[in-house]
Amino acid sequence: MKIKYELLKKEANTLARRGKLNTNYGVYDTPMFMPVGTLANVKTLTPEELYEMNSGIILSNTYHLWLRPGEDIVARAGGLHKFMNYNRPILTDSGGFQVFSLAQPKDITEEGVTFKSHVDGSKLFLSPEKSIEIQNKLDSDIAMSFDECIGYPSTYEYVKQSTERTIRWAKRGKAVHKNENQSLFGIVQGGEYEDLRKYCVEELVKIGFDGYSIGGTSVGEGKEVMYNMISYATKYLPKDKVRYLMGVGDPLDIIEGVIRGVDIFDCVLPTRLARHGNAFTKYGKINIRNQKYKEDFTSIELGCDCYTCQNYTKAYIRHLITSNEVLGGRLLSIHNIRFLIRLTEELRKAIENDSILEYKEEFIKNYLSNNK
RNA sequence: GCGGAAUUGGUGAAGUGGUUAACACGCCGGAUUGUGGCUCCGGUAUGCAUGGGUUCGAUCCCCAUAUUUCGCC
Repeated sequence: MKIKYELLKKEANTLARRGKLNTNYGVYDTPMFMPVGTLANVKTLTPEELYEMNSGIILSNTYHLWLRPGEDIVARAGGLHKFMNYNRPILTDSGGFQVFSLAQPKDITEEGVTFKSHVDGSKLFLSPEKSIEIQNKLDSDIAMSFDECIGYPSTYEYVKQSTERTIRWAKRGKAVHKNENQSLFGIVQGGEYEDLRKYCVEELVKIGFDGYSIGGTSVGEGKEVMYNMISYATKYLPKDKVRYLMGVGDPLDIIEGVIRGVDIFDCVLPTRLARHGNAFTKYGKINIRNQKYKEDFTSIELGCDCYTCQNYTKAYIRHLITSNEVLGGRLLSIHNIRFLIRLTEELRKAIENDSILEYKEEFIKNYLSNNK
């Protein structure tokens, strides 16, 4: 089935919305945070561990699975869910972000994008059609349109041309997308320019997608510019479709996104930070390698309900991280993902109580207080 | 006992008679937002075994002492 968004409630004082997503694998509440599992795994974690954190949709990546192990292998395994044993919804990114992170500007043409493989350096070519074809074979629940994630800063003229091309690519992708069991999302580009964001939304809506995402944020633009980019998109997006802010996962940014009407988020931050020894806490981000935790036999975050905080101390996790033991990154990943999922749970409650601005104020007061 | 060699930060080590004593690891911090990368970026020896001497100037030359090490008896 196609994904179906149901709007349950609008918050009284902001654009925040409380909703439900009907998917092939059950019904999930929004706002929601989606952990990232680029290579058909959320780094270091098993599906069961993710379920325990109350994880819903997770992300995987077209470009990476295309290179390894190859979409045909995944298809022969019975699709991505069977291949990786994840029995909840999976969204696949189109490879559009890799246009940003791996390709050179000159590699982008109307037809598609030439990549230099990060695995062996060989020349690769990805197009909207190819991306959709791969995602079809992967059999994810949600496929993303192939876009160009535009860097910042970019000139108005470049953003305009690129955004128009992204719209044409979205149309081409939609034309070859036949999988009735897979939803297809459009991606709003347009950089920092309201007229281009608006134009992009309108054109994508004309084509018609099962959901809409906001792309091209957190590419170095600064908080205020990013928040404007979000507003410029949600302002014009249809109310009856889910809105997905791509790649955003800083706790403060999630709150700001929700307040601007975003429903779902994904981000590598919780798992990457974890592997690098950082943990989110109510009182700000901490670096577990800091000397002050050497003999700190308390949990990462007092009152946290995650497996890590129930069972391990900062001193122990610090020891694991400084010794390069993989368990350290695992334990911190569990905590960080649970932290963001719990944040969305609390935001849902705040929307129901029409108290999201109060929630935000209280959260910021603690998060920026920086006393552990 | 005799002879040779060595002695530089927490560690392994480069190096020079004259501005700031390489580099690596460790340690101490920081970064990280649709994940190529257990990655990246900073900081970290006011001193070159100790005591004398030569010199305008010594970590670098000379002497002594200590320690380590290798030969030989």
